Amino acid sequence: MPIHNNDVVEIFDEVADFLEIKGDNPFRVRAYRNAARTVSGLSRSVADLAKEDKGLDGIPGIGKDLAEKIRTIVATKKLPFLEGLKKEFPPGLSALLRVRGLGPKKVAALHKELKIASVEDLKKAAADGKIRALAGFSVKTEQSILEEIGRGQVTDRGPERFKLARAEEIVTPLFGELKGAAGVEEIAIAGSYRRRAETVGDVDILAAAEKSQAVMDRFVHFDDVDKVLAEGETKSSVLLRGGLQVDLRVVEPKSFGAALHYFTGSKAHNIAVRLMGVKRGLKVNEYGVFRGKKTIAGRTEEEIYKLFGMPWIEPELREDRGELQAALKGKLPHLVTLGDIRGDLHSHTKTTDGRSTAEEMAEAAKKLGYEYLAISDHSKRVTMAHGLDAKGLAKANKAVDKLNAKLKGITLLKSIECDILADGSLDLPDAVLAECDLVIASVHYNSKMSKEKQTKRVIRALDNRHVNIFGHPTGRLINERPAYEIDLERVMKAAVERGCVLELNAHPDRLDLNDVHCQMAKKMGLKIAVSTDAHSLDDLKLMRFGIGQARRGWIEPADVVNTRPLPELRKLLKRA
DNA sequence: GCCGTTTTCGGCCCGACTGTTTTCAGTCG
Repeated sequence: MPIHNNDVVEIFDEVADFLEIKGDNPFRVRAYRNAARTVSGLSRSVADLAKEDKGLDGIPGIGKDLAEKIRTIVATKKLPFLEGLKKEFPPGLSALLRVRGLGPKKVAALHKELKIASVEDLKKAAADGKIRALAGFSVKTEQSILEEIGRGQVTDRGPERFKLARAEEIVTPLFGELKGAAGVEEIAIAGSYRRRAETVGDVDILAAAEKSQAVMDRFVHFDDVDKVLAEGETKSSVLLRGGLQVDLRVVEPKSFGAALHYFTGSKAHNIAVRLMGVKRGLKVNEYGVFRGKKTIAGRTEEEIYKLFGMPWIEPELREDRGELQAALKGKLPHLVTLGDIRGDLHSHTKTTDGRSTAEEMAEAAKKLGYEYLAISDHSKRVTMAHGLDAKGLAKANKAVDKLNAKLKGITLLKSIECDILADGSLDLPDAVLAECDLVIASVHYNSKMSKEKQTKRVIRALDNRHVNIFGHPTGRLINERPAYEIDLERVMKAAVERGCVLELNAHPDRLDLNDVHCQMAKKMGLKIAVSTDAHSLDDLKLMRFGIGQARRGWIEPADVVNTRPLPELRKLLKRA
């Protein structure tokens, strides 16, 4: 198995954990964390970069030492430095950092004084009442530790992150409640939620009010609150039932822009902006931008960016992946919006595993303002969904023709989500595929092949002249199933050469292509289709999640095929 | 450990809340 970028990320994060517990130089710790974050945001594989002569040069935050460590990891799959740390400390110790309230200092004390080496040990020691005796601990700490472990969110990888769509569902009622609180002049959800990240660890709400009392009260007494984690005048944190943590921050209206900028992040983006400030003798914090004691910006985000010679930067871009450099040069992308979308190119009906008829789907799509909708049911290999054989597809296509004669204001496209078989051939004969306006080819089975085999399989499918779109290109299900092994860079290149398109599946459980892949596609000149893969009328509204991900990947309207009017789309899909 | 049109050494973003401190360290974001 080749080394993935995520392997390097995990190793660097683990090194950082141990160095923190060890009490090493905090800036050294940060260097490892920064490098981990940088690697996770790279569009190219570090394994490939490490093999190139100067492949790792010039990546910000990765200097001589860490570049060498990456090369070691790529070559040996291990890092001796980390192995050494694991000899000093029990390997399970870093998991203790995931317990809320325990940081490196406390973990070090638990290990030194009580020989605690794992979450199990910690639980036992707390239950036995041994922790209260330690300096800096108390009965209260002991109880809170038991409570945190009891919550069941403490694992080696930390608490599970919430999918964006789920967080949206949970937080919407709370947000509505706070909006109505006395004195609230402005209110917004910030953080990774505003940046439209695929998952969020917690939700940050920011309110502007001269007096914070009323809104704070509503917040900590909200029905759905399970536990108040912290309560202060300007900041409170609660845990909602279901385990989502929400923080509320209240600032004066004159600081709203600065606070919104600060709490939107990302952390890396903020640090970069603050550094720009430091270089100009300015202090940037959540209350404003200051020269000495004088406030020179803060009411709006625009003011702050303007101060540094930049236009306002869309939240989805704020990951310190080149957006500040682009903004300084006036070269920010004009990101695609939901309003640019003219149709949905992937939907299912009752004919296979969808819940509505083609006609119902068409009406729902029309209500969304779409000009077209592809009816793309499964092919026969997907037996669970009663996939269509050649006859079935011919029949479905005929039905679409009939519907089109009747429908006004929207056109249905004859389509199929055709299964890519293990050898890369397609599940249906060319003759019937030729009858379709649009063919999506997707992998549903045999996902455990080697990377080489899987890549060849998919490229062979793209060789078929009838294929237009490669559907949900990595097959991952967020928090449930990892992507299958595939060299997306090669697949993308093959798609460009063959005049195919890759799908960005907008379903919030999928979102593949992800943001990093989108950026990669854009660099290669590959166009994408943002499609919902709707199995119901409501699913058609999931488009916004795909758009969020596309925007995070710097995608502009011209990069997306379904921003085109139908005649242009047809031309674009035609293969040579 | 990274980084540098002031620097190859000496900086490295900044503030709120908690608990146990009696003036602040630890944790968190």
